[in-house]
Amino acid sequence: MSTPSSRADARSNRARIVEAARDAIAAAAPDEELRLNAVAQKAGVGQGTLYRHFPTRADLLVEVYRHDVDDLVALAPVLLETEPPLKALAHWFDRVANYARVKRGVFAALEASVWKDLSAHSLGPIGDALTLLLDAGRATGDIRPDADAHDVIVLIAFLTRLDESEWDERARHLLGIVLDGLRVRVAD
Amino acid sequence: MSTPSSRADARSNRARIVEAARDAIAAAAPDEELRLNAVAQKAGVGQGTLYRHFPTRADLLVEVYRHDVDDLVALAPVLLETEPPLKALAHWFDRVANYARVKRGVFAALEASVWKDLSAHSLGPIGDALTLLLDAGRATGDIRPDADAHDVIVLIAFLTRLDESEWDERARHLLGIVLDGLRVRVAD
DNA sequence: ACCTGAACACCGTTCAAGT
DNA sequence: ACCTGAACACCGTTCAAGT
Repeated sequence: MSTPSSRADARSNRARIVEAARDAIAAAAPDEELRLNAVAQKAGVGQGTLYRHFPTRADLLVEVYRHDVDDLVALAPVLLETEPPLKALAHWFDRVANYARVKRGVFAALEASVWKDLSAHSLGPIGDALTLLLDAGRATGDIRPDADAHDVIVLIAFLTRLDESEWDERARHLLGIVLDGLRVRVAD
Repeated sequence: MSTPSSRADARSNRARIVEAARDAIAAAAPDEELRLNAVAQKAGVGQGTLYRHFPTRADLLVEVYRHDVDDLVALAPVLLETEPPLKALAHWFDRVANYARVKRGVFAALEASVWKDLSAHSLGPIGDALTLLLDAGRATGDIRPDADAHDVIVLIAFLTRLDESEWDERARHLLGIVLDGLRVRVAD
């Protein structure tokens, strides 16, 4: 996916924009919107240059968190090698929660890219990772067959909204409830 | 809560603002933001007048949907009179979903007012209705004891985000998963 | 090819002047 | 007391002119 851009300055600009955006997100208040003009200024480029490289806000956010998302995606198969599917899913949820806590923007970007992908009838790499986990759980009969990756993404999107102050007491607890909802119910 | 405003024109202005906002929301695209200046213009009042009556955007939205929210709140005890708690909760979810589908703004306002209330360590009337339903379910041993109204509000907030096109296939299905997560698990 | 930054459009919010 | 609407502030977005 490396865009071998024809000019060195273009590549350097692109890198500086991403860096400036990362800094701006880290410095900003929890749910403060990323101000694109400020990013351009910090990066030392014109606004038009930012738009040339990242036509939409989501494009920029996705790039900023590309590595984090990649890590998350790569984790799914690794977990499945050493744990039963249900436990793997639980651990994956934990990891998602961690990312989302440290930098709220990760999940915002994840949501943005997923929504974009939804129109294209694909769930993106995160959807693939989830499908892997859900399929494994279905195979062992632990996870209900009528829940897909799309469902789970929508259900755990609340992580974006949780307030910093209530994170510790609520994030894992709520993910636990969702996990229980995804499990196959034994007859009652 | 009736503010017996000292001037007739003030009351009439307030009413016209609410009416204009309702119309604007009904006419606007699904997730289009409500433009306050446009509301003021439609209502035939100055922008300052709108701000005098509704200092924040949430204040206005809450007022627009006051009756809908009241209905939702009043429904909870009625359901509990004729149905077992778990079924009552399921039906209440259905009703919430209906409101949210027809006018997406209902739920946005509900969320806004709840977030406001959260700071004040209260969950508002919606939280009270939910507490009623959850308590009843706990008493019969159907609903897990470690889930409160706050949890449920956060969990079903996804209704705000669902796209019109996927509503029918997804809203009830996802609410069902949440409901299962809220049930007490029989030993497995 | 790519970049710059002035300029435009759009909204939210305030406040001095009116009634 | 309450209202008006011009004015300000702020951002996103475009595009003619530069290199």
